[in-house]
Amino acid sequence: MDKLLKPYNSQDTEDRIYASWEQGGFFNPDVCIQKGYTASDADYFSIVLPPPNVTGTLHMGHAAMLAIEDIAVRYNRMCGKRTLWLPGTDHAAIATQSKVETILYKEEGKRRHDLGREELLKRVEKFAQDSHDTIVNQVRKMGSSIDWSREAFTLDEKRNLAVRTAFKKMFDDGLIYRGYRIVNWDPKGQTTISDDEIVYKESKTTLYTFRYSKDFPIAISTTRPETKVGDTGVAVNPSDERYKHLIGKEYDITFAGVPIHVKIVADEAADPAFGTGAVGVTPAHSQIDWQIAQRHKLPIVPVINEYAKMADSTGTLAGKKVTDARIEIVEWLKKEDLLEKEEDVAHNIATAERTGATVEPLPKLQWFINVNKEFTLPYSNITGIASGSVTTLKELMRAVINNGQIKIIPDRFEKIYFQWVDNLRDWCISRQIWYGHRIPVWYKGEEIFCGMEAPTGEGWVQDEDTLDTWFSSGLWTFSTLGWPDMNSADLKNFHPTSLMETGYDIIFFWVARMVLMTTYLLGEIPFKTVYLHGLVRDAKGQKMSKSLGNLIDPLEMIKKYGADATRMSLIIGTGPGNDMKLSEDKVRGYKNFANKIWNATRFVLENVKDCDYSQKPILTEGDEKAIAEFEITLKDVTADIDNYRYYLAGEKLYHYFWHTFADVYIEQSKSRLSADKNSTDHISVQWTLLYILENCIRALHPFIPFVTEELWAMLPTHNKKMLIVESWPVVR
RNA sequence: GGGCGGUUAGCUCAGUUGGUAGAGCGCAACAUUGACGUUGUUGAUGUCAGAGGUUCGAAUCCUCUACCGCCCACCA
Repeated sequence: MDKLLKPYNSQDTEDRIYASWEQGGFFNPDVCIQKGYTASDADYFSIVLPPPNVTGTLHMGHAAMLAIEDIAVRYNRMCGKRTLWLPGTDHAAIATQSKVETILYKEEGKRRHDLGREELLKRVEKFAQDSHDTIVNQVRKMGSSIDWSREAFTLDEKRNLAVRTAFKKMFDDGLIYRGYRIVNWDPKGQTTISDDEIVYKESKTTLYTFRYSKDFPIAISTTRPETKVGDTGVAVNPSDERYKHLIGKEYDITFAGVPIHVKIVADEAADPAFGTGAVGVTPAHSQIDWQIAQRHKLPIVPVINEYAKMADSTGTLAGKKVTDARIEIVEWLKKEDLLEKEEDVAHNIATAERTGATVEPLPKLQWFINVNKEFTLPYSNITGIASGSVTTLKELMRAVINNGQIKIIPDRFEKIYFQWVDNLRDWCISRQIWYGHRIPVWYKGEEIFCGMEAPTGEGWVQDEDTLDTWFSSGLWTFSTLGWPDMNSADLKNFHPTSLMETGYDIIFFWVARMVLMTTYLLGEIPFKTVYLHGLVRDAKGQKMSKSLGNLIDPLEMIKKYGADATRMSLIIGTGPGNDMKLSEDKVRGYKNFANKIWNATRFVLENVKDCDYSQKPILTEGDEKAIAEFEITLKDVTADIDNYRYYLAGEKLYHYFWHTFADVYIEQSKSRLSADKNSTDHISVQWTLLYILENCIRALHPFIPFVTEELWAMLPTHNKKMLIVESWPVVR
């Protein structure tokens, strides 16, 4: 009790409280049942933590995620549910490997091939382990009531079993296939990437209009003249009168010293209104051109290689950087008087999300997931898709949102989700990096084998590639619960998960992929509700970044102001789907709030020493009214939490406690407390003070768990059960 | 090009089914040996982006416009 005399000190409190929660086993739903805190037949509430990448440390966005999820978890635990929050981390394949490669090059001047697969993997694993340890510590510091006994990693053995099982099933169903086609190639990362891993950057460039040769009848336009040495066709619209007579004609040309053969074809893809209405077709360097080439059986001539240099087939240009080749070709065009027009245009350049390199479209043999292929779904718990019916992955992804089984908050993101699904092409899942789940496919000559283990017999070689990291994270909500063991107790008890709380920036990367994998593999939804939070920005609304120097480190805030204050500052003032602004002042403000609760409690405890709380006395009319007013707030707050309006719930509690309970009720209680001790008024005010305080502390607990837990132990109103497993206050 | 969101007090934002505007911070004045100065009390400030419409009544619903931000596609 002596410590109440000083201001609240979060540093002396938080670690100690967290340790006693952990020792009590309260984070583990099984222990809660064993110890009688939760009824074994109670309803369940489960969240699987979006696994942070093991690429370093947590930032404020993670802190916000942890705060929101912990509120949901603590609230539901207090409501008596069997509550599971399952932690884990993500190996984040490309992100982690490229980070380690950068360090390797900086510190030792070495590249991945200097070390070899095994040695590089050792380095990456060491780095990942260190990051993991840092992250786990940070998650604890935030006060997350998360079940560490169930911790998972997207690249551990159990998840690897899940990945191989999923891959094999999709392979056997013909949904995973190997195909030679144009993929997004990252020349810096030396790997393919998916469409979603591309970031478009706007820049100015020149659009050149020219002819291949003096004799060629049509002028074409391009922003990439160097790729034109790989042209094998010119496409015109079949309805275009200007060029009708030329369709089918073929030309042999020496273009910038490189012999090319070009056929004029009719294709709807050519827009008569754009440029000259004719498209130079470079099958090896453009998705659309590739498709045109397929339709007209045009040959494919490589132009650019894996190192973003001109390919061997480009004659005198071979081995040159694309930018140099471009200059050379433009000069040649000018010299030959073939260039008809140069104009500045705004253009989007495709860059790789992780490495920043300019992405080159290249034809490659890769593994894909077919999102449009029909298959039979043996079991389905999806409304509108019967067990045993024929469907597609795209259809499944649409169905569960359409039929309302999954609710996205805020709902405007449902539209964005559908837009993505509609535009979705086959998902390229193979990556030419070493850190990740190895593709479970083996080759022997022409033979291909896909299985859980290597095939028996001599001469089988496993595919060198690994899987896109989102393949394994797509399985996260059920691979962490024991799948593919269908008898797993966790899977039965906690799936589908209740809530998926994550950033809106990964709705496509992750949320959609989880839906794809879960509906396909389990015939189930992965989660009932998706709550999307926004980005944490600085006080001016700028993105936080190292280069801007406006990063706010969660650990530093926790150290200075406490985890409680940090959590409150990340909750209040921001609804779902909106970016949140954060400043140190805001965090400081909520530190004051923790202290306010602390001091209000001190005042109450000092003045109710002789109160018999177990016996509710007859209350004055005013006190009954005060309690009723509190209960209105409580009801409101409960409804807000039930409807995922955590920001409103937190603000209402804050406001009620400070400006109603402390400023009004406690203030007016002062004169009453100094009156006759045995008067009914005195007894009434004492009891009411304790009653409202106790229930405020309960209600505040999910938001500011540490200070409330600390104060709870000092209240004379209860037996010695910890607040974390106490019940949420109910309106009488 | 397609779509989404925003525009409310100096700043950050609430405003959950339409009933003539709220909170925090900031600002100003006052109070204070009193649970807390990490405090309290009082106060000022808004043609709710603009225009039109529906309605007895609109910040709230509809249409259009402007500006800001974001997402998707990517046209050679």
